[in-house]
Amino acid sequence: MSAVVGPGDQPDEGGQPGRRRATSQAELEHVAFELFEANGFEQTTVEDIATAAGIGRRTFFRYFPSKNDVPWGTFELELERMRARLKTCPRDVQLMDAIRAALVDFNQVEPGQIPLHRRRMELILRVPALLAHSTLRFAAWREVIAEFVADRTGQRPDALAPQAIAHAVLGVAVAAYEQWLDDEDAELGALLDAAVRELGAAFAPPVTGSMVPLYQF
Amino acid sequence: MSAVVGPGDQPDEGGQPGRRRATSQAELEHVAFELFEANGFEQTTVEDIATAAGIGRRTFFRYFPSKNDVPWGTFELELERMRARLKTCPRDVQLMDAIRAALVDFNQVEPGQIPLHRRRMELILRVPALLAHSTLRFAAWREVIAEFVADRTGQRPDALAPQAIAHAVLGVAVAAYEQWLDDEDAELGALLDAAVRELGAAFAPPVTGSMVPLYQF
DNA sequence: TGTCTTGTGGCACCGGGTGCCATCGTAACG
DNA sequence: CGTTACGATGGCACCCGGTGCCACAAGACA
Repeated sequence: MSAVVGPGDQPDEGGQPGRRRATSQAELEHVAFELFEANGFEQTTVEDIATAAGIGRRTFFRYFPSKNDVPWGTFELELERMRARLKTCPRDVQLMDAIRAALVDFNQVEPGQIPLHRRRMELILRVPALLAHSTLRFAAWREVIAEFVADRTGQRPDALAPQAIAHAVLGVAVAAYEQWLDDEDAELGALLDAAVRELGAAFAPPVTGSMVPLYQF
Repeated sequence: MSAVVGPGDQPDEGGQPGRRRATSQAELEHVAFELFEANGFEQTTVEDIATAAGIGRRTFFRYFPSKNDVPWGTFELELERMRARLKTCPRDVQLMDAIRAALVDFNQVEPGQIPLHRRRMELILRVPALLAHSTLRFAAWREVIAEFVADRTGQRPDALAPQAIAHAVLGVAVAAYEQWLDDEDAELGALLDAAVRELGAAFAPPVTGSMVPLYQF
């Protein structure tokens, strides 16, 4: 998961030779979001977006590799942020505690950005084509977790444990996000925290007889 | 996950009125697999498959909703099998132990079927378009887990804990499958078992200092 | 034979995505 | 200022997956 924000494109052009770019990813994304909101993702064609942005259809594909990539903003940068955040985890804290803390922390979104983040994640997790596509984008995200686990446990990132844990953490995060989208008033951090703990609880000793939810919202 | 097999289509036609079907899902799947093997999934067009099977392109889409669905065989039936298997879990065994046992057990494949299962899963997990598509098919699989957890814990299947656990279990299973595909000699059941245990271990107390893999292959 | 029912497949069309290429806009250089 | 070099643009043709439409084939049955 990620608290994607996604503003400007390239900082500033410092006197390059060629013609100036006619628009930017961020600009296009904004135009596209309006159309998605108004007509739905599937109903909006790339042609619609291009026309609304005043560019050619062909040019759209120079800003985004595919229509499915539009909602992903500056995801690549977010990966780096998450990697950096994980590096700050003290080495003596429990593996899953470290991941949980980083996950919660990393997904802090500035209050003003929350509505945008909601719309973004609603698209990604609720439009079937985008949900499917997300698998490909999330692979890079899982790799960040796997590398962290690998580093902690002295294994290769592609070994079973790092991969299994990475897959699981992503799954749990997606589950938390889905709950968040279902509930207008929910707090994302709390849900992520609870989701990881719930998973841990599922491994805990049989205790009484039925598991009790640790947190509710 | 699933030990998909996928033979016949409809048992036998018992004197229906209309024209007989020209082929079957299983037949088409077989033809398609040959072409995928020879030319790759992306390079094989629906037209290729249809022609090789001696039917029209249009007819292909009456047997499969999309090209991406070809490798999935009788997945729907497998879901029912998994659901049934989970029902047999005694209620006093630890939640995650029950799931792990069911997972391992369910993914037993008859030795003769292993090569086919490998090819099937290689397609699903290694071809990007199919991997993306798998997300949509796996949603139903997750639901089976979520229902089981919900039943055990007295929550709704769409609550946080069942969803989080379902997502995590799917993730872990996928990780195990990926390892299995990477290693020609690996044993699937052992990997699934180990993967779940590794995840549990990640929640276990800090013990010494670095986590040690419980199982190796 | 005719009727009803079900599967077939051609055809036209849509939309995402790509390769090609002429053209445009701009910086830098003479 | 003209020229050159370079990068962006966008039109065009094309491929492919997928769909709606519809005429037609092939069976069961009366």
